[in-house]
Amino acid sequence: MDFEPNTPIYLQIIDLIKFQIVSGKIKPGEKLSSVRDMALEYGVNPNTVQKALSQMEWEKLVFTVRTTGRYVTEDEAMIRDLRKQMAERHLEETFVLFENMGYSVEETIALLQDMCERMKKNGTIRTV
Amino acid sequence: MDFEPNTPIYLQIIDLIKFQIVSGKIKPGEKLSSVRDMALEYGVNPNTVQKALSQMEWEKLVFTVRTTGRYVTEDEAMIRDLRKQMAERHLEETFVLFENMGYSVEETIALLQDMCERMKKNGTIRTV
Amino acid sequence: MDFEPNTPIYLQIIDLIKFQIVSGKIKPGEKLSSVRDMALEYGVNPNTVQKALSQMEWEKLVFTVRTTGRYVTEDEAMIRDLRKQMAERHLEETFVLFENMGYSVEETIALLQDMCERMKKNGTIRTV
Amino acid sequence: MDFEPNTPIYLQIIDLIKFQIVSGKIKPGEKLSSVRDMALEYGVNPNTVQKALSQMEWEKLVFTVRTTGRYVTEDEAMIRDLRKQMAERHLEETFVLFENMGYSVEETIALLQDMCERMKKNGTIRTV
DNA sequence: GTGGTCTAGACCACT
DNA sequence: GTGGTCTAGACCACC
Repeated sequence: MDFEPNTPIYLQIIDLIKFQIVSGKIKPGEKLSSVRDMALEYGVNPNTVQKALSQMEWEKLVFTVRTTGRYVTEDEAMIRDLRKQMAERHLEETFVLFENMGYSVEETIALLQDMCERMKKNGTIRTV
Repeated sequence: MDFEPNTPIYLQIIDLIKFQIVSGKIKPGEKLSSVRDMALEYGVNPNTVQKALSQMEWEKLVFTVRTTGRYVTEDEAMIRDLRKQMAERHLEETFVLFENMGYSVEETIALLQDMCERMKKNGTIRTV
Repeated sequence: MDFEPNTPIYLQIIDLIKFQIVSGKIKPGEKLSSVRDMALEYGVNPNTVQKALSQMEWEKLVFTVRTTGRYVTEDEAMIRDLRKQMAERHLEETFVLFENMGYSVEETIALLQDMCERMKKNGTIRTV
Repeated sequence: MDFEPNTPIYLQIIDLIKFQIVSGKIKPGEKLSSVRDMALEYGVNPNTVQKALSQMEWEKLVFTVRTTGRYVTEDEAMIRDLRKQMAERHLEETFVLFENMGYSVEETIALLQDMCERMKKNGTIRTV
Protein backbone atom coordinates (compact mmCIF):
# COMPACT_ATOMS: atom_id res chain seq x y z
CA MET A 1 0.00 0.00 0.00
CA ASP A 2 1.08 3.53 -0.73
CA PHE A 3 0.32 6.16 1.83
CA GLU A 4 1.15 9.78 1.44
CA PRO A 5 4.03 10.69 3.62
CA ASN A 6 3.34 13.79 5.60
CA THR A 7 -0.16 12.74 6.78
CA PRO A 8 -0.53 10.14 9.53
CA ILE A 9 -1.27 6.72 8.15
CA TYR A 10 -4.13 6.12 10.56
CA LEU A 11 -5.93 9.20 9.25
CA GLN A 12 -5.55 7.94 5.71
CA ILE A 13 -6.91 4.57 6.76
CA ILE A 14 -9.89 6.31 8.33
CA ASP A 15 -10.54 8.02 5.02
CA LEU A 16 -10.26 4.75 3.12
CA ILE A 17 -12.75 3.02 5.38
CA LYS A 18 -15.11 5.99 5.44
CA PHE A 19 -15.13 5.98 1.67
CA GLN A 20 -16.03 2.31 1.60
CA ILE A 21 -18.88 3.04 3.99
CA VAL A 22 -20.36 6.06 2.23
CA SER A 23 -20.01 4.44 -1.17
CA GLY A 24 -21.95 1.44 0.05
CA LYS A 25 -19.08 -0.98 -0.49
CA ILE A 26 -19.58 -1.85 3.15
CA LYS A 27 -23.25 -1.79 4.04
CA PRO A 28 -24.79 -0.47 7.28
CA GLY A 29 -24.52 -3.10 9.98
CA GLU A 30 -22.02 -5.13 8.00
CA LYS A 31 -18.98 -6.63 9.65
CA LEU A 32 -15.62 -5.05 8.95
CA SER A 33 -12.49 -7.04 8.30
CA SER A 34 -10.57 -7.88 11.45
CA VAL A 35 -7.87 -5.55 12.67
CA ARG A 36 -5.21 -8.08 11.76
CA ASP A 37 -6.56 -8.60 8.24
CA MET A 38 -6.72 -4.89 7.54
CA ALA A 39 -3.19 -4.54 8.86
CA LEU A 40 -2.05 -7.15 6.38
CA GLU A 41 -4.08 -5.59 3.58
CA TYR A 42 -2.69 -2.11 4.15
CA GLY A 43 0.76 -3.30 5.08
CA VAL A 44 0.81 -1.54 8.43
CA ASN A 45 1.03 -2.52 12.06
CA PRO A 46 -2.20 -3.78 13.65
CA ASN A 47 -1.93 -1.02 16.23
CA THR A 48 -2.21 1.58 13.50
CA VAL A 49 -5.44 0.05 12.24
CA GLN A 50 -6.62 -0.23 15.83
CA LYS A 51 -6.06 3.49 16.30
CA ALA A 52 -8.00 4.32 13.15
CA LEU A 53 -10.95 2.14 14.13
CA SER A 54 -10.95 3.42 17.70
CA GLN A 55 -11.39 6.92 16.43
CA MET A 56 -14.22 5.86 14.12
CA GLU A 57 -15.81 4.09 17.05
CA TRP A 58 -15.61 7.29 19.02
CA GLU A 59 -17.34 9.01 16.09
CA LYS A 60 -20.04 6.32 16.42
CA LEU A 61 -19.48 5.25 12.83
CA VAL A 62 -18.57 1.72 13.84
CA PHE A 63 -19.32 -0.28 16.96
CA THR A 64 -17.58 -3.24 18.51
CA VAL A 65 -19.00 -6.54 19.62
CA ARG A 66 -16.39 -8.02 21.92
CA THR A 67 -14.68 -11.12 20.62
CA THR A 68 -16.68 -11.13 17.42
CA GLY A 69 -15.62 -8.05 15.50
CA ARG A 70 -16.43 -4.52 14.49
CA TYR A 71 -19.51 -3.46 12.57
CA VAL A 72 -20.56 -0.42 10.58
CA THR A 73 -23.25 1.64 12.26
CA GLU A 74 -26.80 0.82 11.28
CA ASP A 75 -27.74 4.50 11.38
CA GLU A 76 -28.17 5.27 7.70
CA ALA A 77 -28.87 8.95 8.34
CA MET A 78 -25.44 9.24 9.96
CA ILE A 79 -23.86 7.67 6.92
CA ARG A 80 -25.69 10.06 4.60
CA ASP A 81 -24.51 12.96 6.75
CA LEU A 82 -20.95 11.72 6.56
CA ARG A 83 -21.20 11.42 2.81
CA LYS A 84 -22.50 14.94 2.44
CA GLN A 85 -19.84 16.26 4.78
CA MET A 86 -17.11 14.52 2.81
CA ALA A 87 -18.46 15.81 -0.47
CA GLU A 88 -18.68 19.38 0.78
CA ARG A 89 -15.19 19.27 2.22
CA HIS A 90 -13.91 18.10 -1.11
CA LEU A 91 -15.76 20.84 -2.97
CA GLU A 92 -14.43 23.50 -0.66
CA GLU A 93 -10.88 22.29 -1.15
CA THR A 94 -11.45 22.42 -4.87
CA PHE A 95 -12.71 25.96 -4.73
CA VAL A 96 -9.82 27.11 -2.61
CA LEU A 97 -7.56 25.59 -5.24
CA PHE A 98 -9.39 27.58 -7.90
CA GLU A 99 -9.01 30.71 -5.85
CA ASN A 100 -5.29 30.07 -5.65
CA MET A 101 -5.24 29.53 -9.40
CA GLY A 102 -6.54 33.04 -9.84
CA TYR A 103 -10.26 32.47 -10.31
CA SER A 104 -12.64 34.95 -8.73
CA VAL A 105 -15.78 33.74 -7.04
CA GLU A 106 -17.80 34.84 -10.04
CA GLU A 107 -15.61 32.93 -12.45
CA THR A 108 -15.78 29.84 -10.27
CA ILE A 109 -19.57 30.02 -10.24
CA ALA A 110 -19.63 30.43 -14.02
CA LEU A 111 -17.40 27.38 -14.37
CA LEU A 112 -19.76 25.40 -12.18
CA GLN A 113 -22.89 26.47 -14.01
CA ASP A 114 -21.19 25.44 -17.21
CA MET A 115 -20.43 21.99 -15.84
CA CYS A 116 -23.98 21.65 -14.54
CA GLU A 117 -25.41 22.43 -17.95
CA ARG A 118 -23.14 19.91 -19.57
CA MET A 119 -24.06 17.26 -17.04
CA LYS A 120 -27.77 17.88 -17.48
CA LYS A 121 -27.44 17.55 -21.22
CA ASN A 122 -25.25 14.47 -21.25
CA GLY A 123 -26.83 12.87 -18.21
CA THR A 124 -23.41 11.87 -17.03
CA ILE A 125 -20.34 13.25 -15.43
CA ARG A 126 -17.64 11.53 -17.37
CA THR A 127 -16.25 13.23 -20.41
CA VAL A 128 -14.05 10.39 -21.56
CA MET B 1 9.98 17.68 -0.97
CA ASP B 2 7.28 15.07 -0.71
CA PHE B 3 6.14 13.43 -3.89
CA GLU B 4 3.43 10.85 -4.12
CA PRO B 5 4.83 7.43 -4.70
CA ASN B 6 3.27 5.58 -7.64
CA THR B 7 3.09 8.62 -9.96
CA PRO B 8 6.23 9.62 -11.84
CA ILE B 9 7.96 12.51 -10.14
CA TYR B 10 8.47 14.41 -13.40
CA LEU B 11 4.69 14.54 -13.91
CA GLN B 12 4.25 15.91 -10.45
CA ILE B 13 6.88 18.54 -11.14
CA ILE B 14 5.04 19.51 -14.32
CA ASP B 15 1.92 20.05 -12.28
CA LEU B 16 3.79 22.17 -9.76
CA ILE B 17 5.23 24.42 -12.45
CA LYS B 18 1.96 24.65 -14.33
CA PHE B 19 0.25 25.70 -11.15
CA GLN B 20 2.81 28.47 -10.64
CA ILE B 21 2.16 29.64 -14.17
CA VAL B 22 -1.63 29.64 -14.16
CA SER B 23 -1.74 31.20 -10.70
CA GLY B 24 0.44 34.03 -11.91
CA LYS B 25 3.26 33.28 -9.53
CA ILE B 26 5.41 33.12 -12.65
CA LYS B 27 4.30 35.71 -15.20
CA PRO B 28 4.06 35.28 -18.98
CA GLY B 29 7.49 35.76 -20.53
CA GLU B 30 9.23 35.46 -17.18
CA LYS B 31 12.41 33.46 -16.81
CA LEU B 32 12.21 30.14 -14.98
CA SER B 33 14.73 29.01 -12.40
CA SER B 34 17.58 26.96 -13.79
CA VAL B 35 17.27 23.20 -14.01
CA ARG B 36 20.00 22.91 -11.40
CA ASP B 37 18.20 25.21 -8.94
CA MET B 38 14.87 23.47 -9.40
CA ALA B 39 16.55 20.12 -8.86
CA LEU B 40 17.95 21.40 -5.58
CA GLU B 41 14.64 22.98 -4.59
CA TYR B 42 12.65 19.82 -5.23
CA GLY B 43 15.38 17.48 -4.03
CA VAL B 44 15.43 15.46 -7.24
CA ASN B 45 17.88 14.63 -9.95
CA PRO B 46 18.43 17.41 -12.57
CA ASN B 47 17.50 14.89 -15.26
CA THR B 48 14.04 14.63 -13.77
CA VAL B 49 13.54 18.39 -13.97
CA GLN B 50 14.92 18.33 -17.48
CA LYS B 51 12.34 15.74 -18.51
CA ALA B 52 9.53 17.82 -17.05
CA LEU B 53 10.60 20.99 -18.81
CA SER B 54 11.11 19.21 -22.11
CA GLN B 55 7.54 18.06 -22.06
CA MET B 56 6.29 21.54 -21.24
CA GLU B 57 8.38 22.86 -24.10
CA TRP B 58 6.74 20.36 -26.37
CA GLU B 59 3.38 21.69 -25.17
CA LYS B 60 4.63 25.19 -26.10
CA LEU B 61 4.16 26.37 -22.56
CA VAL B 62 7.80 27.28 -22.15
CA PHE B 63 10.47 28.10 -24.69
CA THR B 64 14.23 28.01 -24.54
CA VAL B 65 16.65 30.75 -25.43
CA ARG B 66 20.02 29.14 -25.96
CA THR B 67 22.65 30.08 -23.40
CA THR B 68 20.27 32.23 -21.35
CA GLY B 69 17.54 29.94 -20.02
CA ARG B 70 13.92 28.91 -20.24
CA TYR B 71 10.98 31.29 -20.30
CA VAL B 72 7.24 31.00 -19.81
CA THR B 73 5.23 31.48 -22.99
CA GLU B 74 4.01 35.02 -23.66
CA ASP B 75 0.75 33.69 -25.08
CA GLU B 76 -1.70 34.66 -22.35
CA ALA B 77 -4.61 32.97 -24.10
CA MET B 78 -2.75 29.68 -23.92
CA ILE B 79 -2.22 30.16 -20.20
CA ARG B 80 -5.89 30.94 -19.70
CA ASP B 81 -6.78 27.81 -21.62
CA LEU B 82 -4.42 25.76 -19.52
CA ARG B 83 -5.95 27.16 -16.38
CA LYS B 84 -9.45 26.34 -17.55
CA GLN B 85 -8.39 22.88 -18.62
CA MET B 86 -6.79 22.21 -15.22
CA ALA B 87 -9.85 23.47 -13.40
CA GLU B 88 -12.18 21.34 -15.48
CA ARG B 89 -10.05 18.25 -15.06
CA HIS B 90 -10.13 18.78 -11.33
CA LEU B 91 -13.89 19.26 -11.34
CA GLU B 92 -14.42 16.14 -13.37
CA GLU B 93 -12.28 14.14 -10.99
CA THR B 94 -14.32 15.50 -8.15
CA PHE B 95 -17.57 14.52 -9.83
CA VAL B 96 -16.37 11.04 -10.57
CA LEU B 97 -15.49 10.78 -6.90
CA PHE B 98 -19.02 11.86 -6.03
CA GLU B 99 -20.42 9.29 -8.42
CA ASN B 100 -18.34 6.63 -6.72
CA MET B 101 -19.64 7.85 -3.39
CA GLY B 102 -23.14 7.06 -4.55
CA TYR B 103 -24.37 10.45 -5.72
CA SER B 104 -26.54 10.60 -8.79
CA VAL B 105 -26.03 13.35 -11.37
CA GLU B 106 -29.09 15.14 -10.00
CA GLU B 107 -27.83 15.05 -6.45
CA THR B 108 -24.43 16.30 -7.56
CA ILE B 109 -26.03 19.22 -9.36
CA ALA B 110 -28.12 20.02 -6.29
CA LEU B 111 -25.00 19.98 -4.17
CA LEU B 112 -23.31 22.37 -6.57
CA GLN B 113 -26.24 24.78 -6.75
CA ASP B 114 -26.22 24.81 -2.98
CA MET B 115 -22.55 25.71 -2.87
CA CYS B 116 -23.04 28.41 -5.53
CA GLU B 117 -25.80 30.01 -3.48
CA ARG B 118 -23.63 29.99 -0.42
CA MET B 119 -20.71 31.50 -2.29
CA LYS B 120 -22.89 34.25 -3.76
CA LYS B 121 -24.18 35.13 -0.33
CA ASN B 122 -20.87 35.05 1.48
CA GLY B 123 -18.85 36.38 -1.42
CA THR B 124 -16.19 33.87 -0.56
CA ILE B 125 -15.37 30.22 -0.86
CA ARG B 126 -13.80 29.54 2.48
CA THR B 127 -16.03 28.38 5.27
CA VAL B 128 -13.45 28.61 8.00
CA MET C 1 2.25 3.02 41.61
CA ASP C 2 -0.41 0.48 42.36
CA PHE C 3 -3.14 0.02 39.81
CA GLU C 4 -6.04 -2.31 40.21
CA PRO C 5 -5.61 -5.30 38.00
CA ASN C 6 -8.73 -5.99 36.04
CA THR C 7 -9.33 -2.38 34.91
CA PRO C 8 -7.17 -0.89 32.15
CA ILE C 9 -4.41 1.28 33.52
CA TYR C 10 -5.15 4.12 31.12
CA LEU C 11 -8.69 4.39 32.48
CA GLN C 12 -7.37 4.55 36.00
CA ILE C 13 -4.95 7.26 34.96
CA ILE C 14 -7.83 9.19 33.44
CA ASP C 15 -9.63 8.98 36.77
CA LEU C 16 -6.57 10.15 38.65
CA ILE C 17 -6.13 13.17 36.43
CA LYS C 18 -9.82 13.98 36.40
CA PHE C 19 -9.81 13.94 40.17
CA GLN C 20 -6.92 16.36 40.25
CA ILE C 21 -8.83 18.65 37.90
CA VAL C 22 -12.20 18.62 39.66
CA SER C 23 -10.57 18.95 43.08
CA GLY C 24 -8.74 22.04 41.88
CA LYS C 25 -5.31 20.55 42.38
CA ILE C 26 -4.76 21.42 38.74
CA LYS C 27 -6.43 24.70 37.87
CA PRO C 28 -8.31 25.51 34.66
CA GLY C 29 -5.86 26.48 31.95
CA GLU C 30 -2.91 25.09 33.90
CA LYS C 31 -0.24 23.03 32.18
CA LEU C 32 -0.17 19.32 32.85
CA SER C 33 3.00 17.38 33.45
CA SER C 34 4.57 16.06 30.27
CA VAL C 35 3.66 12.62 29.02
CA ARG C 36 7.12 11.35 29.89
CA ASP C 37 7.03 12.73 33.41
CA MET C 38 3.62 11.24 34.12
CA ALA C 39 4.84 7.93 32.77
CA LEU C 40 7.72 8.03 35.22
CA GLU C 41 5.47 9.15 38.06
CA TYR C 42 2.94 6.38 37.48
CA GLY C 43 5.52 3.80 36.50
CA VAL C 44 3.92 3.02 33.15
CA ASN C 45 4.84 3.30 29.51
CA PRO C 46 4.55 6.77 27.95
CA ASN C 47 2.15 5.34 25.39
CA THR C 48 -0.26 4.42 28.15
CA VAL C 49 -0.30 7.98 29.45
CA GLN C 50 -0.61 9.18 25.88
CA LYS C 51 -3.70 7.06 25.42
CA ALA C 52 -5.27 8.41 28.58
CA LEU C 53 -4.62 12.02 27.63
CA SER C 54 -5.81 11.49 24.07
CA GLN C 55 -9.14 10.33 25.37
CA MET C 56 -9.41 13.33 27.69
CA GLU C 57 -8.54 15.56 24.79
CA TRP C 58 -11.34 14.00 22.83
CA GLU C 59 -13.63 14.77 25.78
CA LYS C 60 -12.40 18.39 25.47
CA LEU C 61 -11.15 18.31 29.06
CA VAL C 62 -7.60 19.06 28.01
CA PHE C 63 -6.15 20.64 24.91
CA THR C 64 -2.76 20.37 23.31
CA VAL C 65 -0.42 23.09 22.19
CA ARG C 66 2.04 21.42 19.85
CA THR C 67 5.58 21.19 21.12
CA THR C 68 4.76 22.99 24.35
CA GLY C 69 2.46 20.72 26.27
CA ARG C 70 -1.07 19.88 27.32
CA TYR C 71 -3.33 22.15 29.30
CA VAL C 72 -6.51 21.75 31.31
CA THR C 73 -9.58 23.27 29.68
CA GLU C 74 -10.38 26.81 30.71
CA ASP C 75 -14.09 26.04 30.62
CA GLU C 76 -14.95 26.04 34.32
CA ALA C 77 -18.56 25.05 33.67
CA MET C 78 -17.33 21.87 32.02
CA ILE C 79 -15.20 21.09 35.04
CA ARG C 80 -18.15 21.66 37.37
CA ASP C 81 -20.25 19.36 35.21
CA LEU C 82 -17.56 16.71 35.34
CA ARG C 83 -17.38 17.00 39.09
CA LYS C 84 -21.12 16.61 39.45
CA GLN C 85 -21.14 13.69 37.07
CA MET C 86 -18.35 11.96 39.00
CA ALA C 87 -20.13 12.53 42.31
CA GLU C 88 -23.40 11.17 41.01
CA ARG C 89 -21.76 8.13 39.52
CA HIS C 90 -20.15 7.43 42.85
CA LEU C 91 -23.44 7.83 44.69
CA GLU C 92 -25.22 5.51 42.35
CA GLU C 93 -22.56 2.87 42.79
CA THR C 94 -22.93 3.25 46.52
CA PHE C 95 -26.68 2.79 46.34
CA VAL C 96 -26.39 -0.26 44.17
CA LEU C 97 -24.04 -1.66 46.80
CA PHE C 98 -26.68 -0.94 49.45
CA GLU C 99 -29.28 -2.65 47.34
CA ASN C 100 -27.05 -5.70 47.12
CA MET C 101 -26.58 -5.55 50.87
CA GLY C 102 -30.31 -5.96 51.27
CA TYR C 103 -31.46 -2.39 51.77
CA SER C 104 -34.73 -1.35 50.17
CA VAL C 105 -35.03 2.05 48.54
CA GLU C 106 -36.94 3.32 51.56
CA GLU C 107 -34.29 2.16 53.97
CA THR C 108 -31.57 3.73 51.84
CA ILE C 109 -33.41 7.03 51.85
CA ALA C 110 -33.86 6.83 55.62
CA LEU C 111 -30.14 6.19 56.01
CA LEU C 112 -29.37 9.22 53.87
CA GLN C 113 -31.76 11.53 55.72
CA ASP C 114 -30.12 10.41 58.91
CA MET C 115 -26.66 11.27 57.59
CA CYS C 116 -27.92 14.63 56.34
CA GLU C 117 -29.29 15.52 59.76
CA ARG C 118 -26.04 14.58 61.39
CA MET C 119 -24.04 16.61 58.91
CA LYS C 120 -26.26 19.65 59.38
CA LYS C 121 -25.82 19.46 63.14
CA ASN C 122 -22.08 18.84 63.16
CA GLY C 123 -21.33 21.03 60.18
CA THR C 124 -18.93 18.40 58.99
CA ILE C 125 -18.82 15.05 57.35
CA ARG C 126 -16.08 13.39 59.29
CA THR C 127 -17.06 11.33 62.27
CA VAL C 128 -13.55 10.61 63.48
CA MET D 1 -9.00 -13.77 42.54
CA ASP D 2 -7.91 -10.18 42.38
CA PHE D 3 -7.00 -8.46 45.60
CA GLU D 4 -5.93 -4.88 45.87
CA PRO D 5 -2.25 -4.58 46.51
CA ASN D 6 -1.34 -2.42 49.49
CA THR D 7 -4.17 -3.66 51.76
CA PRO D 8 -3.66 -6.93 53.61
CA ILE D 9 -5.45 -9.74 51.86
CA TYR D 10 -6.97 -11.11 55.07
CA LEU D 11 -8.78 -7.81 55.61
CA GLN D 12 -10.15 -7.98 52.11
CA ILE D 13 -11.33 -11.52 52.76
CA ILE D 14 -13.07 -10.37 55.93
CA ASP D 15 -14.93 -7.79 53.88
CA LEU D 16 -15.93 -10.38 51.32
CA ILE D 17 -17.35 -12.72 53.95
CA LYS D 18 -19.06 -9.93 55.85
CA PHE D 19 -20.71 -8.83 52.64
CA GLN D 20 -22.03 -12.33 52.07
CA ILE D 21 -23.42 -12.33 55.60
CA VAL D 22 -25.13 -8.95 55.58
CA SER D 23 -26.50 -9.49 52.09
CA GLY D 24 -28.07 -12.75 53.22
CA LYS D 25 -26.09 -14.88 50.86
CA ILE D 26 -25.03 -16.76 53.97
CA LYS D 27 -27.90 -16.99 56.45
CA PRO D 28 -27.66 -16.64 60.24
CA GLY D 29 -26.57 -19.93 61.78
CA GLU D 30 -25.47 -21.31 58.43
CA LYS D 31 -22.24 -23.24 58.09
CA LEU D 32 -19.34 -21.54 56.35
CA SER D 33 -17.15 -23.23 53.77
CA SER D 34 -14.08 -24.88 55.20
CA VAL D 35 -10.85 -22.93 55.49
CA ARG D 36 -9.32 -25.20 52.89
CA ASP D 37 -12.15 -24.59 50.38
CA MET D 38 -12.10 -20.85 50.88
CA ALA D 39 -8.34 -20.83 50.40
CA LEU D 40 -8.81 -22.62 47.11
CA GLU D 41 -11.67 -20.38 46.09
CA TYR D 42 -9.77 -17.17 46.79
CA GLY D 43 -6.44 -18.55 45.64
CA VAL D 44 -4.67 -17.71 48.88
CA ASN D 45 -2.86 -19.56 51.61
CA PRO D 46 -5.13 -21.31 54.17
CA ASN D 47 -3.34 -19.39 56.90
CA THR D 48 -4.65 -16.17 55.43
CA VAL D 49 -8.23 -17.42 55.55
CA GLN D 50 -7.61 -18.70 59.06
CA LYS D 51 -6.48 -15.24 60.16
CA ALA D 52 -9.58 -13.63 58.67
CA LEU D 53 -11.95 -16.05 60.34
CA SER D 54 -10.18 -15.76 63.71
CA GLN D 55 -10.77 -12.06 63.71
CA MET D 56 -14.43 -12.49 62.81
CA GLU D 57 -14.72 -14.99 65.62
CA TRP D 58 -13.24 -12.44 67.98
CA GLU D 59 -15.94 -10.02 66.78
CA LYS D 60 -18.51 -12.74 67.63
CA LEU D 61 -19.73 -12.77 64.04
CA VAL D 62 -18.91 -16.41 63.57
CA PHE D 63 -18.47 -19.22 66.08
CA THR D 64 -16.71 -22.54 65.92
CA VAL D 65 -18.12 -25.95 66.71
CA ARG D 66 -15.16 -28.26 67.26
CA THR D 67 -14.82 -30.98 64.68
CA THR D 68 -17.75 -29.77 62.57
CA GLY D 69 -16.89 -26.29 61.33
CA ARG D 70 -17.58 -22.59 61.62
CA TYR D 71 -21.04 -21.02 61.63
CA VAL D 72 -22.42 -17.55 61.17
CA THR D 73 -23.82 -16.01 64.36
CA GLU D 74 -27.54 -16.51 64.94
CA ASP D 75 -27.86 -13.03 66.42
CA GLU D 76 -29.75 -11.23 63.68
CA ALA D 77 -29.58 -7.91 65.47
CA MET D 78 -25.80 -8.09 65.36
CA ILE D 79 -25.94 -8.72 61.63
CA ARG D 80 -28.29 -5.78 61.11
CA ASP D 81 -25.89 -3.62 63.11
CA LEU D 82 -22.98 -4.80 61.05
CA ARG D 83 -24.85 -3.99 57.89
CA LYS D 84 -25.70 -0.52 59.10
CA GLN D 85 -22.14 0.05 60.22
CA MET D 86 -20.80 -1.03 56.83
CA ALA D 87 -23.26 1.19 55.01
CA GLU D 88 -22.41 4.19 57.13
CA ARG D 89 -18.69 3.66 56.77
CA HIS D 90 -19.16 3.56 53.02
CA LEU D 91 -21.25 6.72 53.05
CA GLU D 92 -18.71 8.55 55.13
CA GLU D 93 -15.95 7.57 52.79
CA THR D 94 -18.05 8.84 49.93
CA PHE D 95 -18.61 12.17 51.65
CA VAL D 96 -14.94 12.61 52.44
CA LEU D 97 -14.32 12.00 48.77
CA PHE D 98 -16.83 14.70 47.90
CA GLU D 99 -15.15 17.06 50.34
CA ASN D 100 -11.83 16.39 48.64
CA MET D 101 -13.49 17.07 45.31
CA GLY D 102 -14.35 20.53 46.55
CA TYR D 103 -17.95 20.11 47.67
CA SER D 104 -19.07 21.94 50.79
CA VAL D 105 -21.32 20.21 53.32
CA GLU D 106 -24.28 22.17 51.97
CA GLU D 107 -23.61 21.14 48.40
CA THR D 108 -23.23 17.52 49.45
CA ILE D 109 -26.56 17.64 51.24
CA ALA D 110 -28.19 19.22 48.18
CA LEU D 111 -26.76 16.46 46.03
CA LEU D 112 -28.16 13.84 48.38
CA GLN D 113 -31.61 15.40 48.54
CA ASP D 114 -31.61 15.45 44.79
CA MET D 115 -30.79 11.76 44.61
CA CYS D 116 -33.46 10.95 47.24
CA GLU D 117 -36.09 12.76 45.22
CA ARG D 118 -35.10 10.90 42.11
CA MET D 119 -35.17 7.58 43.92
CA LYS D 120 -38.60 8.28 45.37
CA LYS D 121 -39.95 9.13 41.96
CA ASN D 122 -38.42 6.24 40.09
CA GLY D 123 -38.71 3.76 42.91
CA THR D 124 -35.28 2.50 42.06
CA ILE D 125 -31.63 3.37 42.39
CA ARG D 126 -30.31 2.38 39.06
CA THR D 127 -30.23 4.92 36.31
CA VAL D 128 -29.35 2.57 33.52
C1' DG E 1 -10.25 -16.67 16.15
C1' DT E 2 -11.75 -11.72 18.00
C1' DG E 3 -10.66 -7.02 20.06
C1' DG E 4 -8.08 -4.73 23.97
C1' DT E 5 -4.16 -3.43 26.46
C1' DC E 6 0.61 -2.67 27.38
C1' DT E 7 5.62 -2.28 26.73
C1' DA E 8 9.95 -0.95 24.62
C1' DG E 9 12.01 1.57 21.57
C1' DA E 10 12.26 4.33 17.50
C1' DC E 11 11.84 8.60 14.53
C1' DC E 12 9.65 13.02 13.38
C1' DA E 13 8.62 18.15 13.57
C1' DC E 14 8.67 21.97 16.09
C1' DT E 15 10.89 25.66 19.44
C1' DG F 1 12.55 19.53 25.48
C1' DT F 2 7.44 18.84 23.69
C1' DG F 3 3.67 15.84 21.64
C1' DG F 4 2.65 12.59 17.70
C1' DT F 5 3.20 8.52 15.17
C1' DC F 6 4.57 3.91 14.20
C1' DT F 7 6.42 -0.77 14.80
C1' DA F 8 7.19 -5.26 16.83
C1' DG F 9 5.84 -8.23 19.87
C1' DA F 10 3.54 -9.72 23.95
C1' DC F 11 -0.42 -11.25 26.99
C1' DC F 12 -5.33 -11.20 28.23
C1' DA F 13 -10.42 -12.45 28.12
C1' DC F 14 -13.89 -14.15 25.59
C1' DC F 15 -16.24 -17.68 22.56
